Parts: sequence; C-alpha cells; structure tokens
Amino acid sequence: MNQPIEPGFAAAGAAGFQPLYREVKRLLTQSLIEGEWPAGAALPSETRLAQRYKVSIGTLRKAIDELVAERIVTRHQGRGTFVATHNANRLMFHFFHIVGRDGNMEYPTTRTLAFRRGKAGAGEAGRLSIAVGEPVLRIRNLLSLSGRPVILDDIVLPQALFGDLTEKIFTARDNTIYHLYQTRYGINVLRSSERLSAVLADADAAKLLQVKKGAPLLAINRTALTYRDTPVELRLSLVNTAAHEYASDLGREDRG
Amino acid sequence: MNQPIEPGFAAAGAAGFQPLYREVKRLLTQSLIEGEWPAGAALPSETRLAQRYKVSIGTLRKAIDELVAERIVTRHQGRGTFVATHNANRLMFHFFHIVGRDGNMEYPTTRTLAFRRGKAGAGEAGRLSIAVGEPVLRIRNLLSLSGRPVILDDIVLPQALFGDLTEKIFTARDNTIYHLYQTRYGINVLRSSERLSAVLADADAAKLLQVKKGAPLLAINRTALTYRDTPVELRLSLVNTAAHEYASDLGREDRG
DNA sequence: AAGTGGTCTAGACCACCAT
DNA sequence: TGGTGGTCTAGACCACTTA
Repeated sequence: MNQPIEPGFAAAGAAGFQPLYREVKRLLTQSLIEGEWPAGAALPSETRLAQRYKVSIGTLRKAIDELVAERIVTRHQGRGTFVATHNANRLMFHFFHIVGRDGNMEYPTTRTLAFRRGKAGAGEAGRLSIAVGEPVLRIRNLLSLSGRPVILDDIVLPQALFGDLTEKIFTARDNTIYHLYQTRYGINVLRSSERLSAVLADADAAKLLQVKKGAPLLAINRTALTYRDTPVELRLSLVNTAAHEYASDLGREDRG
Repeated sequence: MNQPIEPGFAAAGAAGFQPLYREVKRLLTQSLIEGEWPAGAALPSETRLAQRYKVSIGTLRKAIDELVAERIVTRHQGRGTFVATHNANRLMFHFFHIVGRDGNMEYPTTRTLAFRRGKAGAGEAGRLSIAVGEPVLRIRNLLSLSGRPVILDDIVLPQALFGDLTEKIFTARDNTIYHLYQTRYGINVLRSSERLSAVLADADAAKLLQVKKGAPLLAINRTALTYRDTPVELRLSLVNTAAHEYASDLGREDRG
C-alpha cells in the first residue's frame, strides 16, 4: 500500500508515459473503489497522503484536483477532503436536467409503479457490459413536479450488483436513488452518458403522463457510470416538455 | 498594462476575495477581448507573461490552466500557447451534438434557405440582452447528414455585432459559422447554453425535413455565449431524430 | 491552538518542437 | 541549439474550522 513511486516511467507501459500525479490519482481511485474511505468519510490530510505515496504536496494536490473536478471528492478548507455523497443537491445539479420553462428548478416526487425481475436483452446487455440473459431488475417510476406527472422512468439494473434489493427497500429510501446505490450497495454513480430524441406518446405513456396519445415526448436514454466508466444502470426517461425543458449545462462550474 | 498586482486583496471589493491567479486570468481575458492576441496567434511565453504580471510561473500557469479548461486557449508543448480557433473539430466536439443512432459522427452540409433583416421581439431581446425592436439578422439553414436533411436551424443575430454581414458573405464562408464570427467579426463563441424539448413538425418543417406533419422533432434552443457569458447568437434547431440523437457528453475531456 | 486546505513562490529538470 | 510548455519539489504564509 505504501509502495514507492518513481516519477515519469513509473506507470510507463502499453499505456505510455504517465505523469506521477496520474499514478497517485490511480492509487487514490483504487482505494476509493476498495472502500478504504466510504461515502462521506474524510480522506487523510494532504500532508499524510503525500507522505504515504512519497510525493510532494504539490503533486498530491494535482491528483486530488482531478478527483475534485470529476466530483468524486470534495474539499473543504479547514476541514478536510471528503468522499462526495449523493444527495438532493448533487442530483439536481448533475443528474436531473429537467427545469421549468420559466427557469425554475424543482425537486421531483417519485412514485414507483412497477418493480420486476427479468433477463437482459441484447441491447441492454451490451450497454451494461453483461451477458445476454443475465438477470436484471426493471423498475418503473413516475416523477411529478408541482404535483403533476412529468417524467416516466424505466430503470434497468444488473441484478448482480444489487444483491438484496427489493421493492420495499427501493421505495423505503429516504434520499435519492443514487444515494441508495451508494450507501447500501457501494455503487458510486459518478457521471452519466445521455442520448436524447423526440418520440410520440403511446397509449401507456399518454395515460400515465396525462397527455394525448401521439403527443410529443422527450426521450432520454441514460447510462449511469461509476469508476473507470463502468456502467451500472440504464434509464429511459419520457418527458412531457409542455411546461418543462432539458437543460444541457446545469452542472457547469463557474470560474472567475 | 504592466501594473503591479498584490496578492490576496488585489481584486478585493464588492466581489470579495480573489486569488492572484484569478486576477491574472482576468487581465489575460481582457487582453483577449481587446484583440491583443487574435484567433490562432501565440501568446507570449509563460516566462514572459509571468514577468509582465509580476507573478511566479506557477501562478501564471494556474491562470492559463483555467483558460485551457474553458477552451479559450490551447497549449502545445514545445511550441507555445495559442488562442483557440474555431474549426470543424471544435464544432463537432463542443457545439454540434447530433450523432447517428449507431454512434457515428458526421460533419453536416449546410444549405442557407433564407437571410433576412428584422427587429428583435421581446423574448429574443431578453435572451440577447438588447432592446426590443433592435435590428437583427434572421438566417434559416437546412443541415444534411449523408445527403439527407436532418436539422432545420433558425439563427438570430444582433445586427450591431455583425456590421457588414450579408447573405453572400455568410454563404461564401469556407469554414464553420463560428469561424466566420471569430475571424471576420472578432466574436469568439466560447460555449452555449441549450434547452431541449419535443415538438410536432408543422407543415413548414415537415416539408423541409421530409417527414410527415405531426412527426416528433427534437427542438434545441441555444444561446451562444462569448467572454463573460455575453450572448451573441440565438439558434433554434429542429432535429429529425429518426436516425440521429442528441449526445449530452461529446466534449467531455478524458482524464486518467 | 492545532490542523486543514488554499495560495504563492523559486527553482530544477524533463519532453517536445523549430531551426 | 535554444525556447517552449509539463512535471516535480520544498517551503512559506494565509484563511478557515474545530475544539
């Protein structure tokens, strides 16, 4: 765990030259994956981490700078560096992209309509990097804003990653879905890749979203990813954009 | 131009504490706005810039780090630091978000259908930060992929920023639209803010995009921004997503 | 008061590029 | 060969938090 690192050629190989701070970042990421510091926990101080990896403070900080940029950890001056936790704020700024046409942001209420077990189809298996036919969980949620249904979510989870997850556990959560993944299953969703298109409401979606059949809906195809871009969740969202829109740049960090 | 800077309190004021590298970044941005280094030009070396602003190399580099992150300048080891230019690559990775459903990326061909002068409506004026009734240019483009029309763009430009722009100049460009803005009018589009929704094709759009009236289309409402988030262009894109999708994360920078 | 992260400095050495 | 950006170091000082 305290193996010395040499600058420059330390991680050289098939991947080519890697600067020392990247190697330090890799080791930090490895410890995060292994759960050495669970969600919300403080990392050792920068001084101690620099000693542990036998690098200077500046190099250690450059490694953490990148983890901060990827929102994997957060720094608090005077307090320390912490493993970022999933909560309502992180959801609203980095994963929930629906805003009112007036610009207002609102936290959605969720109702679970279905919770079923099934097997991965070809497309799902490919996107989840699992084998066709592997067991999956299928969850359907209806999300409301200001009391009105706006989004119909169909979630697909690889059963293998969510050992004991039941409908009861899922609906009994008192925080975001990603917070449940993080705290109960040690699965830390770090970012998502989304593909958007326009579709017409079928009878099913129309009824649930209270629109006419054939009404235009925004379809958001999301793959949620954890460390090293490993996929952990698929989600198809159908959004009634009559009074809401998808915002592409909510999580943008402001710089001077 | 070579005024000395004091650390810490240098830029303190209503905006509160500003670190020295932010003040240096502000001065660099000011020089970029004033055209001291035009598009594609090399900035002075880091050593010289550090002398000019009377800061250490490390502080100067931290300022440039942020400009690089915002894609305002690009660094090339051994060559220097350059003002980022608009070209096909930058368009494809940071502004054109439409990809094939098979994942393929393709550079679109553009046909200009209309080029008219008009006055800003209330909504446009607000989004462009100009007065209602101010003169604007309205440009309609049809974009094709693999020879088939896929996107209908309606662009609104504040006339004041694009002095001599005519349809002839616009259509005679041999590069991207943003490259034309940058090189001919000194307007450097740095990022865009987008709001997406689903709509039904009206007769007009249906004919141009070769879909049935009432077909679902993805509507992308974009505001293009330059330095200090000043709006310089509005663009409404109607996209036929039958064979294409909007990708939310094309320009993502990969980190180790 | 002690410990944390944030800023700033000065300098060394390296890889890369143009000539 | 000389100049450029990229990395790494060592240390000082500051602001902030907690106790």
